[in-house]
Amino acid sequence: MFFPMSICQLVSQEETHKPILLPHLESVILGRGPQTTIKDKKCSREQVELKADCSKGFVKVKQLGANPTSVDSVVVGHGKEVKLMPGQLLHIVNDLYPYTVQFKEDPGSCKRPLDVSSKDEEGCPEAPSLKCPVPDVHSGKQSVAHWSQGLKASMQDPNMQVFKDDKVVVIKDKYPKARYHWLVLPWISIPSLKALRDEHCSLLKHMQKVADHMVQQCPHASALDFRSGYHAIPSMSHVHLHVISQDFDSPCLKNKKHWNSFTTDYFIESQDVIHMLETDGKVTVKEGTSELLKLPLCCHLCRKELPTIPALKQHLKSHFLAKNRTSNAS
DNA sequence: GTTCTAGAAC
DNA sequence: GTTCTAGAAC
Repeated sequence: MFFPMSICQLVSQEETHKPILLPHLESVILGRGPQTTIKDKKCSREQVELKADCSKGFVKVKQLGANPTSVDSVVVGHGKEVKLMPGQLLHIVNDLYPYTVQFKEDPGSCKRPLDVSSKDEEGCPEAPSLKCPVPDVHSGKQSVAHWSQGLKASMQDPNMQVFKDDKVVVIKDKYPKARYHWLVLPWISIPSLKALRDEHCSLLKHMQKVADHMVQQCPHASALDFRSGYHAIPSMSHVHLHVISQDFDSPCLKNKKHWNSFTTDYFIESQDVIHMLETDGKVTVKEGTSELLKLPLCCHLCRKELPTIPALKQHLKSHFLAKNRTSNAS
């Protein structure tokens, strides 16, 4: 194909101006100026460099200015570059001037590309409402969210919800890594652990209470061990508390990354996150945490090292049998 | 996050 | 030859 399948736009969440077209693989430099309507002196005239990749569905964001540009509350850093996915929030500078990116099917029927400098208010007649960062399942192909934003849609789906109150919702993990595996998500959007502040403490404590409640209502709770905690570096956006039974008996547990993400310090206990927040006012992930995923497979119960995933699964069966013997004997 | 599959490991 | 892992995905 000669043309990318979709076009990419940068959308002001404050609707201070019309969306800015980000042509496929072309660098667009933005900052203080008429295009963004930003007049803030803290914002460089060349604050960010954006390069959309329409085939891969993300935008590379490079912070050119000295003051912080952030994606989902995480600072990019001067001269550094991060990926911006649909559904994530870009702040041009100092947590101000929020933007999202949108990939849409190339309208084709439009004779000319969307030209934001054009005075013609009619523009493309198809110009959709661009406020919602999560695509509406009913509107189909207007925009395509990146897979990492999938939890935002799942938590809103009544068919996925197994518990909800005014603060949180619980869904079953779509690919459970054990016999019981739930996710507790707050209704408010907290993109990642890095965005947590001490004001979130009570919410996290509530999430823990709901996690405990899920375990209590589980018919096999007394026969199983459970842990609740967060992945240090999750793949999916939107803070989520894993509540998972410690049998790890599931066909969806397939590789070393799966195993180590729940059985090494990559898995941070809910209490530890709350404690960190209370003492430091933020959550810090130790350097080298991502390397924990590459550690050899090691049984979480007896520390025996196993060479492969099938060998590990076979080994886990011996612990089930031992546990059944003790529970039958008592 | 998953799926797919080339090629490493056995 | 088969099993299994690990990296790309347009």
